Formats: sequence, C-alpha cells, structure tokens
Amino acid sequence: MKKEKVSSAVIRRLPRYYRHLSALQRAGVVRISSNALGRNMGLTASQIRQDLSCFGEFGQQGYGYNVEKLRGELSDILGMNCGHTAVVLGAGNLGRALIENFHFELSGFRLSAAFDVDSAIVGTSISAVPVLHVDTLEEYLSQQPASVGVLTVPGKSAAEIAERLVRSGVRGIWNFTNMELDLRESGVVVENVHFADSLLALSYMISEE
Amino acid sequence: MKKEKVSSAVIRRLPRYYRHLSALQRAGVVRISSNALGRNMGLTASQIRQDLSCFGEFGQQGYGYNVEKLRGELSDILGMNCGHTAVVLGAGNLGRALIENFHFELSGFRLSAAFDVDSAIVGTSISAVPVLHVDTLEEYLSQQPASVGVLTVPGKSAAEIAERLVRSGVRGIWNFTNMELDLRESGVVVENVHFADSLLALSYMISEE
DNA sequence: TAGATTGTTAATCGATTAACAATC
DNA sequence: TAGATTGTTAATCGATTAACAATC
Repeated sequence: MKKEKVSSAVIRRLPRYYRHLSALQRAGVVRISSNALGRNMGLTASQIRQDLSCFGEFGQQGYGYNVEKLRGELSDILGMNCGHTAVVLGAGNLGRALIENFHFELSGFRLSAAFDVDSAIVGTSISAVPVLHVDTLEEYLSQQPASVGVLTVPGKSAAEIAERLVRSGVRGIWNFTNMELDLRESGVVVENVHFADSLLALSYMISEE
Repeated sequence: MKKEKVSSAVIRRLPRYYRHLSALQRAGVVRISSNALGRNMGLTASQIRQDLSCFGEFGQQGYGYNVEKLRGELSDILGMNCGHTAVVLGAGNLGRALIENFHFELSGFRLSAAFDVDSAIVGTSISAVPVLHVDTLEEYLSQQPASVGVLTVPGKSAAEIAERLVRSGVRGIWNFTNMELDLRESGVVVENVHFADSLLALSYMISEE
C-alpha cells in the first residue's frame, strides 16, 4: 500500500466512508454517486471524489461507485486486511468493556491477550481472551508480536507500559489514558482517545451564549 | 460567554490547552510563554497566541501567561463552571466503566443518575450514582434537567433513546454508540466517540508502506 | 446516443505561520 | 532601561469547492 502524502483530514474521513458504505451495503444499496454519498454523510461530492483520488480510481463515469467494491477498497486502504493483532494492557473496567463489547475483528484486528497485575484475574479469560500477568509481557510479545497495544492502565503506569510496548516492537498504541505519550522519536504511532477532551469540547459547544 | 465564530480546529485544541496547563500547574510552573507552551505541546507560538486571541487578552508583554490564571480562563471558556449535569443511558460494561472511572467532576459535570432496562441493576447504585429504570427517564429529567446524555446503550436502541433525550431537553449527547445520530434540526449537539473510527485511523497509520 | 458522473485542474476559502509595533 | 513577549496584521500555505473535459 503506497502512500504519497495523505493529509490527516482525509485519513480521519476514511473510517467514516467505510462505516457509511458498510451501512449502505447492509441496506442493499448496490451503487452510489459521490453526490448521493455526500448528501448521506454531510460532505460535498467534490470532497469525496478528491479524497478517494488520493488512493486510486474507484468509480465509473456515468455510473458512480459500486458500494461493495468501494467498501472493499477502503478496507484495504485502512489496513484492515493486514492481519493486525492487538493486546490490551490493563483489564480494569475499561479494558474489560473493550474486550467484551468492542469488536476488534470488525476493524481487522485479532485480540490475542490482555495483561494485568491483579492476581485475582490473571490466569482467567474474558470473552475467550486470556488475561496474563504484565510481568510476562515481553516474553509473550517476543513469541506473539502485536501490531497495537491498547493502553487502559491507570495513568501513573501509562508511560512505563508504553515504553515497554515500544521496546517490544508494537507499531501503534491506542491510548485510553489521560496521559500524553511522547513517542515521537520511537516511530510508534499514538492514537489518543481522551474522553475528557471530547466531553470538554461538547461542554464548550453547549455553553455558547 | 460571547463567541464570534470560533473554528472547530480551535475548539478541539482548547481542552488540550486546559490539560497541559493543569499539568504545568501541578508541576508548580507559575508562568509560561507562548513559545515554551508551544514546545511543550508541539504547536507554534503563533498558533497559540492566535487561538487565545479568539477569547480575549490573557497574557502580558515581556512576561507571558500566568499558568493558573490562563487555566482558569480556559475553564470558563470551556463552560466548566456552568453547573452542567449529565445522565448515563445504559449501565452495561461501558456505562459502568465511565461511571466508576471517568471523573465527570474534573470536567465540570455532575453525574446525577444512570438509566438501564435490566431489573437486576435498576434500584442499585454504582459509585453512588443511582441506577433508575429507563421508563422513568422523562419523569426524572422533568424534575432534574440534564445538560448532557451519555449514550452507552446498544446501537439498536440509540436512535430511540437519543430522540427521548432531545424531547426531554438535553443540550448535548455524548455518543458512544456506533450509530450516527442525525439531530441537526433539533439544535442538540452530538459529540461522537467512535472507537472503531479511531482504531481504523491507527490501523491506516501503522499500515503505510 | 444522450445523460450522468467521474477524475482532475483551477479557483476559492480558511487556517497556520511570520512579522512587527506596542508595551510590560 | 533593555530584553522579552504579547496581540494583531499580513503573508503563506493547505484544504475545500467549483468547473469541466473525458467517458461510461
């Protein structure tokens, strides 16, 4: 998958395209024009064609886009067919909620293990995902490399665990802690899910005079 | 709090400013220049001054910004001192994780109640937050209005519950379901937390050739 | 074919960065 | 005071939108 230089704004829209196309496909829609998709998503047709043209030519003049085909192209573009794997760090409430309720496989990830320090849960399984002791993290990852570490540990452990994940060769960290991880020089990509930032943005928007 | 027309890009940075200033304050830093804050956050000094100038003049030439004062200004700008309240819809894994682990009060929200359909938990409390039956939602909100509904119900109930929240007068919906809510005409603000979109963006970034 | 719709180039718009006078 | 740093105006850069020839 070669990339020239795709802007962050475009990258952020790709999962939305994928999601909307999936819904259209489920609804039995076979083809869609950039115009109709734009109305559907609240974007201009122009923007959609411009965005997609970063990756290739997926449409057909006079016809539009085949929904199933475009969805498939997007899944490739997004790396959903790379066989990515993930491990969860911290099987507390949030980690557990993600393991039990979030369908990693629908995003192309296989969730292979969770790690925690709590001896009450180490050795058990959550939704068929084994919970291992975090002391065995390096050993495990040397045998079973992971593409992504899902960081749901307490904030005070975040930096240390992130560091260990980086040394163990993960390519990305999905960071649910409220800590800012500075891994710029490691080359590891950090994707932050800062709940507080999201709620505060909402707070701002509902507080406008 | 009067606003001219603040761009979405600026709004998204405000919580980050607040978070970084909070960390600086905890670290005992009294004053900071736009230059130093920029280095800290990975932004240009120019952008920081431009952003803040949307809301007033908070600095002092030759000195910079007083950390505590600027943090206080940002908390006002973000609406953290408006006495906002929230209710959680759906006390499953994710709802429970938010109730137990997310500190609403640190974002200026009081979490007053949770609602669910499961008779096994209705009537109990989670971290001192009462769990009520969702049938009593309208009755409750007419007595105890909420600024925001936190939507952690299953996707298939999302649209219905969102609609009921809107009719009950919430100003915003913090949407954790994977459903797209179209409330454009209601005037209610939707803030989406789409886990899958976030993971797919990460997937894209770690999959670049 | 005629109508529709793409991919792409050009025009516009908005956001970021640079520059600098004002001033603490 | 001299040095530092702001707030703001101007310049640049990038992203979005519009236009249109190509073509299914």
